[in-house]
Amino acid sequence: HVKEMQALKEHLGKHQLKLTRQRELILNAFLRQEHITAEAMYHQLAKADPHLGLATIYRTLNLFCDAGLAQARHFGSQTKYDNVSHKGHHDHLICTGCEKIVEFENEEIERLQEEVATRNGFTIKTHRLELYGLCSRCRH
Amino acid sequence: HVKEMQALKEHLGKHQLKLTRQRELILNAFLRQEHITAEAMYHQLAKADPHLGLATIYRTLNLFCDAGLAQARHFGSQTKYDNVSHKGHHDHLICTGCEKIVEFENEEIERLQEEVATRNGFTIKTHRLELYGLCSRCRH
DNA sequence: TATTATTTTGAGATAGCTTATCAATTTCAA
DNA sequence: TTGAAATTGATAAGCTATCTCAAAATAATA
Repeated sequence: HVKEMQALKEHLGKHQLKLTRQRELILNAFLRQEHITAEAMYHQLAKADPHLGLATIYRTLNLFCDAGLAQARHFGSQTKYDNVSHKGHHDHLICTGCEKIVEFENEEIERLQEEVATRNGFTIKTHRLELYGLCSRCRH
Repeated sequence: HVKEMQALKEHLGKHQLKLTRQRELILNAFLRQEHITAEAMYHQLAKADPHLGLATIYRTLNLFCDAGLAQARHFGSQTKYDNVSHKGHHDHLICTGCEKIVEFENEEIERLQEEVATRNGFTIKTHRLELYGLCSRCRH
């Protein structure tokens, strides 16, 4: 997690922001997850620091997004923050039965997306691809 | 819009629901749009019927989703209802500069999605693919 | 057409998630 | 060490969407 801390410090430095105890704590917890909601992290960190506020969690996770360490995804009414620091971009297979989320990447799809964008005069910055369905267990 | 009204009536009949003045009004307005939020439709219809309630708009748009005439998409914190009655499934190119939305479809991408799902034991029901970037005008 | 059971509506209350406010605290450069 | 600037925590506020329920509308039946 040294690399991510470096990346965070670099972002903080560039924007006149400060490194706080809370930001360190939240970063360490965040890097142990694949996806997490602010609310879930709030409960998870309540043991480590009972006074840590929910607003701080939200602020910090949004900060991580700005710093390129996290990416926010809206699933229904909830926002999940994905850890994208240690791996490349990926998309999601989501089971509507048990809510399981499987990550995948497919270069061919990415390439075709670029093609579509170019054809329409767009320059893609990001994208989201989510496939909803039933996993093998929930189908039965 | 006769076909869509037929489809709606069929759905209503199957579920012991009733055809109301409001449902007709909202359907006609909806079919004139590509994408719209409940809030936007609320304001748009305020002239035609100042007493039409926001809750009714939401209820009716969700009804259209059940009937297969509409599809809800979450863009950030907002939900947009797409008119999918007269055309097949489509995905979106979204300009983060001017908020313009371009629809597209690409069978090759759809096919690759199926392939990914099968490989992971999933059966896809729906999906969403959104490409975010800048359109040609906003890039300058 | 009149009756009546059932569904729908409108208005506001409520719920769930996220951001804004602001005094007190913490950080960090000088 | 000092002090300007940023951050925090607690809670209020905002926003979108749904729920509640009495009154109204619909549609099946007589």
